[in-house]
Amino acid sequence: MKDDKGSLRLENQLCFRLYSASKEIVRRYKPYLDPLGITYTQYIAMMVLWAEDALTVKELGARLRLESSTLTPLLKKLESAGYVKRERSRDDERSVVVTLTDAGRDLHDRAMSVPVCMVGELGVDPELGMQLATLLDRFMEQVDA
Amino acid sequence: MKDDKGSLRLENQLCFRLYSASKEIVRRYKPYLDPLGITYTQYIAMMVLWAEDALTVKELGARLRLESSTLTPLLKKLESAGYVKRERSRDDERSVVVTLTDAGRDLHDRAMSVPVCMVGELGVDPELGMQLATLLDRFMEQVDA
DNA sequence: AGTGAAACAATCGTGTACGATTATTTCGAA
DNA sequence: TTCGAAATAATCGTACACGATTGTTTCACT
Repeated sequence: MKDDKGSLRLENQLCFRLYSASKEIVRRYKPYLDPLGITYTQYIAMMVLWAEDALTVKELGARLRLESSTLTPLLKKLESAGYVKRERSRDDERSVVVTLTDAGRDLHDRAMSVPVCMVGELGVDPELGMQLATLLDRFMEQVDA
Repeated sequence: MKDDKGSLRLENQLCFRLYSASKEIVRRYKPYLDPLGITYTQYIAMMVLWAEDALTVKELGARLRLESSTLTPLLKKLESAGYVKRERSRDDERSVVVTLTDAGRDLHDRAMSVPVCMVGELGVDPELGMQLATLLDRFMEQVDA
């Protein structure tokens, strides 16, 4: 196969742009999440639970696009931090249901300011952010199809 | 701080979109990189070297946005795979220069088809990909500023 | 009722990633 | 010139992330 006009160059790679943008933003979250004692991945897991409590690991994984091999240890950390509870489902012993504790619910209030802070932290034109989100949705729709 | 219209929801988070798009694409690379015996991160490192050989770890890190703590083990793997050589710079003993071996240069030809394959693999409208790249460049420019 | 397939979470092995620290080398200012 | 600051890779500790595998539990079909 012939090299299609320098497509083997970093500057021409969409994936690299996504890859480094993602890492950069996650990195910028750290100072705002550290005081809450959670990492970015733990933060998005909590976000799902704040919207919809009592989900199985499977359901959580579907929403976050994460495998159980990633979630299980992460949820154990959130559990020992006191934010969630993990227990086998009564009606299907195969699944494990993750539930917020009181501390987990309280964390929501303390996390309220994070998105606002991040807007300031990144200093990105909100209009640009909106367009990017729209394009990414379309992109993922085509990728998943 | 008050919750700004549900900004604490995954669906409203630009970062999560970037984070999962990035992971998904890297995952899709795997079948095409496995035959070459390299991972995605190793692939982009090689890509930089194919464009510009004999870079220091520092320079490589600047282009890839990776720390030496990530690069050092990764480069050692590429070295033991026979694709690169690592040696202390003559004129500045602090830096380590990374150079392609013959096998490393040969790998370029075998990697030629990867970007083309990925276009088919992802099935994304090229026009959309282009727009996304443009927006991501603008985005990162504002983030870095 | 019984059994093989499917579903699910957990475990294991490998490979990033990052921040903090360390060891070595180089540079610059007194 | 010399000695402290800066630069550079490497190391260390922690936390993802994935694919493959394992062990239970459930389900479907006989």
